[in-house]
Amino acid sequence: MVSTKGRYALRLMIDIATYSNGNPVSLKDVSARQDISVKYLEQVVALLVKGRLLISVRGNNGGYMLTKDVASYNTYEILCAAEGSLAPVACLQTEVNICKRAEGCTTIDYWKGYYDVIKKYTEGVSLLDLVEREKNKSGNDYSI
Amino acid sequence: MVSTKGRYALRLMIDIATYSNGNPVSLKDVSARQDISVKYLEQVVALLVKGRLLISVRGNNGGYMLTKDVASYNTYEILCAAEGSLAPVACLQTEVNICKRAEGCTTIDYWKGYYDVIKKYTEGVSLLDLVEREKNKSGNDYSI
DNA sequence: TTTATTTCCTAGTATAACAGTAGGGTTTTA
DNA sequence: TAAAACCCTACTGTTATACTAGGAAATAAA
Repeated sequence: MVSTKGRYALRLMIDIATYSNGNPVSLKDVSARQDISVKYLEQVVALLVKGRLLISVRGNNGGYMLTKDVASYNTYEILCAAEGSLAPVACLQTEVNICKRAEGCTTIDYWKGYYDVIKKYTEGVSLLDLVEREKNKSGNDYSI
Repeated sequence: MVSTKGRYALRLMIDIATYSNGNPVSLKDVSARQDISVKYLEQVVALLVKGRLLISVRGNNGGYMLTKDVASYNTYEILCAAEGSLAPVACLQTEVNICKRAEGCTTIDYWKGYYDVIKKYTEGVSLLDLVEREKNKSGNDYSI
């Protein structure tokens, strides 16, 4: 299961992409819209800054901004930054497989395939795709 | 991440399918081959029996047997029986979405797509596929 | 009929991850 | 200089994970 870190990271990125118009978006505002505590958002956003997906602007009227075009983010990199990895088994988390049973393991190829479809799907969805869905929702007023 | 329950369930099913020739396969034997304690295998196998993927034969020379043809098992049902669900988010674990944010949730479709690719992949791999891979491994001697 | 083997059932336990809360510090702008 | 916002570390309650343990019940072979 994807934890709250990953799920909130996605919502955070969508929110910032939606409400930033060249200006930093504060966690206070995100918190109010997304109904997630500022304190917890701070922890999630730190992972995204560390992964260079966001940059922070400190001080009054500060907040967070995207580091590149909305369309060039994919959900794989966002989830990976927040979750650490999307690998279904521990053996595939690191580049080199350190499992004792690795040689002769019959299921490793199965898990690689499992990982591949997840990776392909998540890489195939951009942040722009999600923002578009957000904007297409009825009842939203982004002119505020 | 898929837990040991799911991973061991797969190896257990492969082992039984490989070494049963119409006879029940005991957990003692599986344990020796797979290097998993009998006690823990008991817990994993109970989930598979409950899910009607295996039947048990009690008493001396007892063990476990497949309930249908090897080719008609897919890895989705095996993992589901062991893990409970393969849903990436809690909202999708139950038929009816009980999440407060469900209506107006922008990411739910994204997670449904995520779930779909996992489901499609796992349903597409049969137990027979995995058994074949096992048998194609060099160094194995199944005549013992 | 006894004994060994095997499944069945319940309980317990140590560790780690999850999902936050809390407090105070630093930076920047108005 | 005060307020707003990010930054950093620590703490905590709850849950899940990954087992271990003990014994009861069933069955087949000796």
